[in-house]
Amino acid sequence: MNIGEIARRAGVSRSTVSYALSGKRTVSAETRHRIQAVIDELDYRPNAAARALKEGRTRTLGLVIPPASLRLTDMQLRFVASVVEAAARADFDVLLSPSGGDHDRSFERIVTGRRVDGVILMEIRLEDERVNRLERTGLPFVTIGHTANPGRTWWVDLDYAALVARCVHHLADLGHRRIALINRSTELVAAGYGPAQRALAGFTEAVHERGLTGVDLCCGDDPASGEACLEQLLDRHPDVTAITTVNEAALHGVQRGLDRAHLVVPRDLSIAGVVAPHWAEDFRPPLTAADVPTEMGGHAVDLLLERIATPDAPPRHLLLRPPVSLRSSTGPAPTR
Amino acid sequence: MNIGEIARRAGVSRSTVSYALSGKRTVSAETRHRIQAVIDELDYRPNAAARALKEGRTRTLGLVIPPASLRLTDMQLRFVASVVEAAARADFDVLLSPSGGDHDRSFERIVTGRRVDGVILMEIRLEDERVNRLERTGLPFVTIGHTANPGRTWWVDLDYAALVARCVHHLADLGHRRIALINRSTELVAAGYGPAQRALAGFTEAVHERGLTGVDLCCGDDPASGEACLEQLLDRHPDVTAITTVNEAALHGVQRGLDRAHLVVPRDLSIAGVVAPHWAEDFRPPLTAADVPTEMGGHAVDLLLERIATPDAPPRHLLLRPPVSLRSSTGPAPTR
DNA sequence: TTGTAGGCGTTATCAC
DNA sequence: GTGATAACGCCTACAA
Repeated sequence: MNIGEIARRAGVSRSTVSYALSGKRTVSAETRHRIQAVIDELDYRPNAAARALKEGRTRTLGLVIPPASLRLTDMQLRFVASVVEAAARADFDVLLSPSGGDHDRSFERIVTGRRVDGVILMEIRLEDERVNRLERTGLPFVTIGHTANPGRTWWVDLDYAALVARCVHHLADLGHRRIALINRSTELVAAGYGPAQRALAGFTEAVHERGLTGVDLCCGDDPASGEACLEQLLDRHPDVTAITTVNEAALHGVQRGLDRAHLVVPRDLSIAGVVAPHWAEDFRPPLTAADVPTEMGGHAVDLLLERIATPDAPPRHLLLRPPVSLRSSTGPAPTR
Repeated sequence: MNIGEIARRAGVSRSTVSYALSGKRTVSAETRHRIQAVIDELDYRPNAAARALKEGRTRTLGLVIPPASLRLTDMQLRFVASVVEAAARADFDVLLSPSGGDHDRSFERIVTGRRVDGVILMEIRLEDERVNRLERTGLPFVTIGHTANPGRTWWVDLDYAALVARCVHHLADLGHRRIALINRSTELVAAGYGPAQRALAGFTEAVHERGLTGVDLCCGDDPASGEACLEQLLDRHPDVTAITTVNEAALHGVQRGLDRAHLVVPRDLSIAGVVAPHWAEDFRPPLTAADVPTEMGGHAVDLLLERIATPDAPPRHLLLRPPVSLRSSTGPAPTR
C-alpha cells in the first residue's frame, strides 16, 4: 500500500494525496474527503523509510543504555521508561542501543547510519569516548550526567554534590557530629563516574564546613553489598550516628543490616539519602531524602528536541536540585 | 556522505561500492581495498532509510511495552533489557512503543508505517485487541504470554500453572496442609491477565489434587501491598503454614510483615515462589523458587527472527518451565 | 485547485 | 570484473 495506490483509487495525483495529508497546500474539501475515505478504508499510513529518505530526518531518537550484562539499576530503568514516554508525547519513537564502550556495532549503526535525529546518552563517564564520537559526527545529543568539560555539551543532571551536602547539613542541624556516606561502588568511583565522585565531593566539603567527622564508604549496587557495607560501618566506626546515601539499590540491605543489629531508626541512627520517592517510601521508617525526580527523562527529551530544532543554539544544561523531603528517618543525634 | 561520493573518490561506479560492501558479487581485491580505504577515511556507513526503502526491511524490531504511567515491574524491565541485548547480537535495533490499549499513535506508527520488521508484544491479555490488529496487518509478531486461543499465534511464556503447582506439591511433600497463594493484583486478575489467572488455576488444581486447603489472595505489585496482604493472611487464616507466590514486587513487603509478626522462615512458615533469581537471593532466608529465566527476551527475539525469515511457517510456542531451586525458605510443616 | 517530474541513497538487473 | 540505470515511496518545486 503506497501513496500512488491511494491516489489512483481517489482519482487524483500523488501530490494531491501528499498535500491532503500534510496540509501544506489547500485541497478542496471534496477531494480531501474522497482521499480521506480511501485512506481510512485501506488503513494507509506513509512509509516511514521513504519519508525519512526524502526529508532527511527520521522522527526517532536514539537512547544509549548500558549493556544489560551489567544489570540495570531501577533508577536507570525508570529513566528509560520516562524517555520513551516523553518522546511518544512528541510523536517521536525511541531506538535503544545497549552499548558500553565505543566501537560498538549497534552504537555505530545508530550514530552514523542516520537512523536517528538525535541521541540521549546515559551513564556518562567524566572522560567519555562516546561523547567525542558524537561531537565529531555532528549528530545532536544530550547526556544524562556531564563530562569533565561540561561547557560544550548539552546535558541534564542531578546536583549530587549539593544534594548530599544538604543531607549533611540537615543531619548536622540535628546535632550529628559523625556522619557516614554510603556511595556507589569502588569500580564506579575509580572509573570516573560523575555522580559517585560528586557525591563524595559534596559530602567532604559539607562535612568540613560544619567541622564534622566524615566516613565515606563505597558500596555495590545491590542489597547484599548494602548489608555488608553497613556491618563494616558499625564494626569500624561504631560512633557514627548518621548516614547519608546515594545508593538506592543497596538500601534494602542497609535496612536488613540495621534490623540485625537491632538499631532503631532514627532513635539510634539517622539516615538521609538521594533516592527515588518509591525507594524512600518503601524504607522503614520512610526515608528523608532528596527525591530523584521521575521526569528527568522528559527533560532530556525536551532538551534534545530543542537542540534538533535549533542546531546552532548555545549549549543548555539542567542541573536539578530537588528539595529534601522530610520523612521519618532522621532525628536528633542520640545523647550518649 | 553517500555511496556516490565513495564511488567517485575510489574511481568506480556506485554499484561496485555496493557489491564490495555486500559481497554479493566478486570484486577484485585491488578495487575492494581501494574502496575500503576511502570508506575508512570518510567513516562512511550506508544510509539506513535508503536501504530500508530499497530492501523493504528495516532490520529493526518493535517492542511494545506497557505505558510508563503504570510503573514497570522489575521483571518487565529486565525483559526489555534482554530483548534489546538479544536483538543487538543479531544486528537488529529495537524500537520501543509504550502503548497500553489499541489506537495508540506510537503503536500505529510502528505497526502500519513499516518502521519495523516484526513486533514483540508484552503484557498480553487473554483477549487482546493489539493481537487482532497485528494479525490483520500481517506484520510478524511474537507475544510474551498468550491469548485465549494460543494455537494461531507465536509466543513464549512461563508455565505459571505448572510452576505454582510444583511449589504446592513441594510444600505438600513437606507436610503442609494449609497453603496460601499470593497472586498479582485484583485488577490484573479481573482484566484477564494470563499469568495471574494461570497461577490461580495451577494452585487450585494442585491443592485439590493433594487434598489440601488453599487460600488465594490478590496483592498489588509493591511492597506496601505485600505487607498488607501478609497481615490480612495471618489475621484471617492463622492456620496457614505455607505460602506460594508469583508476586516478586510484593516480596519485600511480605518479608517486612513476617518480621513484624516475629515469624521465622521456614520454622513457622514456609515460602516458595515463582520469582527471578536475584529476588529469591535477596530474600531472607533465600527463597526456594522456580527461577524466572533471564533469557526470555532472547527466546522471543529468536522466535521473531525465525518468523520473519519464514513467514509461512506454522506457529511456534515456547512454554518455559524452569526447575524449582531449593534454597532455605521451605521446611517441614510445624507440628503444633 | 490540481498535475508533472525530479531526486533523496540504496540495491539489483541488465549489459558489456 | 565493472558500469549504467531503474526502481523503492515520498515530498515538493514548478507548471498549468
